[in-house]
Amino acid sequence: MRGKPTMNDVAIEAVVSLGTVSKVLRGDMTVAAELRERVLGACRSLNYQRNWIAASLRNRQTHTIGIVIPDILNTFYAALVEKLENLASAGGYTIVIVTTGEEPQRALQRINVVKERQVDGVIIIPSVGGSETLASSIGSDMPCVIVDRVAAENPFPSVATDNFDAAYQGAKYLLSLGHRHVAIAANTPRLWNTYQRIAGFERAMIEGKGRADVRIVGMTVEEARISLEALFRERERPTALFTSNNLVTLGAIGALRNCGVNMPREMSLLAFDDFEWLRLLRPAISAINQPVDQIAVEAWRLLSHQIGRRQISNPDVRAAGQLIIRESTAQYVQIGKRAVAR
Amino acid sequence: MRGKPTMNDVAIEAVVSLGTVSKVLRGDMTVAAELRERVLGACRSLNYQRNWIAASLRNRQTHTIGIVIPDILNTFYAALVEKLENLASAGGYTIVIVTTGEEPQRALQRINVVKERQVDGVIIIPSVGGSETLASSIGSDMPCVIVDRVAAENPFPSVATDNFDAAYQGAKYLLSLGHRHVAIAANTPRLWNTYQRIAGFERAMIEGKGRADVRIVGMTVEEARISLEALFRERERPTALFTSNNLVTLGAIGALRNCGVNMPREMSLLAFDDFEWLRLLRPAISAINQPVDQIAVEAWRLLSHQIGRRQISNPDVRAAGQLIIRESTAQYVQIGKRAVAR
DNA sequence: CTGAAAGCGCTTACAG
DNA sequence: CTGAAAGCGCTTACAG
Repeated sequence: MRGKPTMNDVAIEAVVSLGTVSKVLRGDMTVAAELRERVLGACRSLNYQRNWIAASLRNRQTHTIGIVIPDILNTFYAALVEKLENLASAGGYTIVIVTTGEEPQRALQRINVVKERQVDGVIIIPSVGGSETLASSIGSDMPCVIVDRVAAENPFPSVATDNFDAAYQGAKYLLSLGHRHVAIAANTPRLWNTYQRIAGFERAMIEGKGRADVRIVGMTVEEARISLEALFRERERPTALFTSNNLVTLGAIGALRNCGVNMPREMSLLAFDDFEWLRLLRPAISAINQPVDQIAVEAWRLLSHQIGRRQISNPDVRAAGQLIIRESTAQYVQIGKRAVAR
Repeated sequence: MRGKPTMNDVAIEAVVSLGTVSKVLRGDMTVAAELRERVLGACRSLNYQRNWIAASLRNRQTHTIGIVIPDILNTFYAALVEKLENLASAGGYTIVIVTTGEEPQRALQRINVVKERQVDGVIIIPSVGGSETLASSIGSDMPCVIVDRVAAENPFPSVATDNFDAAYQGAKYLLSLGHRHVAIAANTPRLWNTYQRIAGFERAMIEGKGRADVRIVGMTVEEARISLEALFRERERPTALFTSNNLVTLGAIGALRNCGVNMPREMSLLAFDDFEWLRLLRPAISAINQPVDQIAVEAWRLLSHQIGRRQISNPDVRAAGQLIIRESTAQYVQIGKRAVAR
C-alpha cells in the first residue's frame, strides 16, 4: 500500500470485506457492533480518508451545491452567501460559487460550468436578461431555486422579499411625512425585483395622491450618481427619494453630496437594502431591510427538499421587508418659494 | 441509451473507439482530423456532456480549488473572492468557498472538508490562532498559498500587503501633519498582519519622536466601538487615530459620532483598508488601500504554478499599500487648553 | 494514428 | 448479518 490508504486497505486491516467497510462508513446500522469497531479502529490507525469522488461516481451525488450570483461585492449577496454556506455546511454540503457580473453571456457560461460540475442542486440569482433562458439551461432534472430576482413567469421554486409590499410600505411612510412629490431611483425595470418595487411605490403614490417620479438610473453606482445629479438640478425636484437597491443608494448619497443638497431638510432619502454603513453616515439613512436570514433558510429548505425528493410546501416564499427609520427621512416642510408638487 | 449519453455512446455514434473520443475531448492533437470531426459531430448531436467526476477519479485532478476565508462580509475578502473567481474561471477551475468565522475549531473542520473534496489546491486566509496548526492540517502534498494573514514562520508560499511599510507610511503621514500623539486601534496582535501594522506604526512614531498609543480593540465592530468610546473620553486623548482594518474603522466612526468628537478638527482618522463607503462619509475618510487585484493575481500565480508543478519564483510576495488622502486627516492645530502630548 | 483492456476507489444489488 | 462481484464513466499505458 503506497500513497493514500483505500477502503480496501481498511478491509484488509480490519479483516472484513470491502463491502462491510463501505457500510460502516456510510452509517448503515446493519453491521455487527464488533465488526463496526474493528473497521473504525482500522480507519483510525491507517488515517483513512474516504475518496469522495469515487463514491460520487457510483451513487451520483456530489454533496455539492452551486450558487450563481451577480456580484459578491454587493453586500446583500455577500450576506446571502455567508448564510447559505453555514446552512450547507451544517447539512454536509459544500458550495461552489460562480459570479455572473450582470452579464447574460457569462451567466450562461457559468451556469453550464456548475452543471458540468455535477452539483446536486443550484441556487440562482439571475442577472439582467438572464431569467428568460434559465429554464432551458437548467433543465428539469436539476434541483434549483431562484432567489431575489424572480421573474413573473418563473417555473422554479423561489424566495424573495415581497418587493411590491415593501416598496408600498416605504412609499406610504414617505407620504405620511407629508411628501407629495417623490422619486424612485431604480436600476432597471428589466429586473423583476426592481419592477415590483417600482410597482409597489407607484401604487402607494396613486393611493396617496402624490406625484411619482420614476427614474431609471442604471446598474452601477457611477451611473446612478450621474443620473441623480441631473435630477437634483431640475427646477421642480422631488422632496423625497426612494432608492431601489444598495448600489443606487451609494450613487444617491454621492449625488446628494456633490450637489450640496441637504438631507433630510431639502431631500428625504429612503433606501432599499439595509446594511451597516447606513447607520454610520450622517444623517443615518432610513432603509427597508430585506430579511436575509429568512431568505437563506427558505432557499435552503426549498433546495434540500428537492434534492431529497421530499414534498415541497409553499414553493414561492415572499418575505416581509422591514422599515427602519433613522435620520434621513423627515417631515416635509415647505422651503421658501418652492411649492410642493401639484 | 437511457439517461445521459456517455462517452461510449459517442464512440458508437461516431463509429470510433472509446479511447479516441477521450483523446479528442481532452484536446489531444494526435487524432486524425476526420475522426476528430466525427467525434465532435457526435457529441453535438447527442448533446454529450463529459462526466467530470469519472475523469477526476482516474486522473486525480478535480480542477477545483478551495478558498478558506474568515468572513465574506468583510469587503476586503469579498473583493478578493471576486477576483479569484475570475482568475480561476478563466483558467478552467471552479472554486469552493468555506468560511471560518474567525473560529479556530471551525477553521480546522472546514479545511478538512475542503481537503476531503479533493481540491487541487487551496488558498487560505488563516483565522486568529489558526496559523499554528495549518502546516500539519494541510500537509505537504497539497498546493497551498496563504494570503493576507501570513505568520512569521509560515512555510507556504504567501502573498500579502507589505503591512509594516504601509503602516509605517501611514504613521509618517500623520506625523507630517503635526500629530505627536497618535493611537492605533488594532483588532489583535495575534494576527500577524495586524502585528506588522502595529510594528510599522510604532517604528515611524519612534523615528518621529511621537507618542504611540497602541489599543487592542477586539475583532468586531461593536467591541471596537465600545473600546474607542472609552479612549475618546480619556483626559489626554490622541489627536489622530489609525485603524488597523475595515471592521475597526467602522467601530471608530461609530465611536466618533457617539462621543461627538469632530473629525478632523479634534481627531484625524486614517483607515487601513479602503472601500467605496469611505468616500461617501463626511468627512470622507483617508485610507491605506491594499492592492486587492495584485494580491489575487499573485495568489493565483503561486497556486497554479504549484498545481502545474512549475518552478515558483518569488514565493513570498509583499505588495505595496497606497495612501489615499481625503478629508478625515488634517493638520494638527492646538485647541484651547488641551496640550499636545508630552 | 487507433483500439482493446485494465483500472481509478468506491457503492450496490445479489447470494449465502 | 456478511461477502464476492459487477459496475459507475472515464483515462491511461500498451499493442498493433
